[in-house]
Amino acid sequence: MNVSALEEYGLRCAVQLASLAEGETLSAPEIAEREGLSIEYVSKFMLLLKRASLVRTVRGMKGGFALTRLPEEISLKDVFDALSNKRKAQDEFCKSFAGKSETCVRSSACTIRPFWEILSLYVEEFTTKMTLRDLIQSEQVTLNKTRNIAQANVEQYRKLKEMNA
Amino acid sequence: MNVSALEEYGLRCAVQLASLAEGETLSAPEIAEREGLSIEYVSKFMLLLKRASLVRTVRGMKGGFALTRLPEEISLKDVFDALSNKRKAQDEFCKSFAGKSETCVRSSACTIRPFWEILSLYVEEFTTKMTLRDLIQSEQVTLNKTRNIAQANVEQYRKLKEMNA
DNA sequence: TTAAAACAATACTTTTTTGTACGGATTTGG
DNA sequence: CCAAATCCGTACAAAAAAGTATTGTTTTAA
Repeated sequence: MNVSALEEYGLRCAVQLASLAEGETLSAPEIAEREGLSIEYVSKFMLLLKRASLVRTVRGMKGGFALTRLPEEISLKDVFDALSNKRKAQDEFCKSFAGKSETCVRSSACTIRPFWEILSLYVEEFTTKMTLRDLIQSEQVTLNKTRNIAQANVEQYRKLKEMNA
Repeated sequence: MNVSALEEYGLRCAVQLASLAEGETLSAPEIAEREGLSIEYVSKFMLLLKRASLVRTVRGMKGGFALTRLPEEISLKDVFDALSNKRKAQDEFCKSFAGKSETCVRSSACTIRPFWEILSLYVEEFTTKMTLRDLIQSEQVTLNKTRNIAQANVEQYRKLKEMNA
């Protein structure tokens, strides 16, 4: 379970834009400099973000990039969706199957689908709630907040487990 | 954010073993048949699971595989850890960096690290609590349980968000 | 003893992902 | 107008992941 390079670096670039003032833009060379990535690579991410309408561009000599919405209006899920090559729909899950069988052998009693569904929900809920604004707070603030959420969830989980046991 | 093929198919194979009776084994050809994968591919997963001591093997003509522990004693995290090629330690996060810079330019103020940490915690908590036993319950039972957990977490999250707001 | 069935392990091929290169289009400013 | 700086887009190269092939070892059973 991991995050692709596209998702990681694309998010970083989006975060760079999040702290811009109204009307300001940031060019690809500047972003590349700040994140220590190549200009070409940064351009690639920005193109994807633009195509998803998360970013607007200004062409020409003094051009650059800016978010189309306020940082608090762009969720991390928005960013990830823009960057991930192909989004597998929930329903499509058992169709993208690398095995021999023409029809997914697990369609009748797929043992791991419920697990997938909940884990996806878990991640999705989290990435939907977190916004670019959250990520430009001071690291300590963000960390505290996120830790609290985690802790609460863990405790909630334990209670539920006991109830079910 | 997705699960690797190794993790997915490896988990499926592990789940197949989870419903075996004491002393029984399941051969690679049998598992391959049930999951619709090639025998060679299944063998690859089983080797990894064996090396992580999650699975024991019986060689020879009537050979096969079995779990070394009870299904409720093997978490999904155990399985994933066994299968993922290289586990990035939490501390190592900012070292595995594909950019130009010799030193990770974000080490001083890494905007996305807190997010990574919490998301990892989220996922880890979940995979640690879920066991192979959970996955061999009826789909409906598992689904209900996991949905409850998700719902509880979501609500908890919202409350916290309001408190912080 | 020998053949068959199965695990063990590594090497190899194919596909996907990652990252770079380059030529074209657009704007600024001299 | 022309040069420089920038976005735009695709094509290409390198690396990693996915999946297959092959050869060897172990055990069963005729």
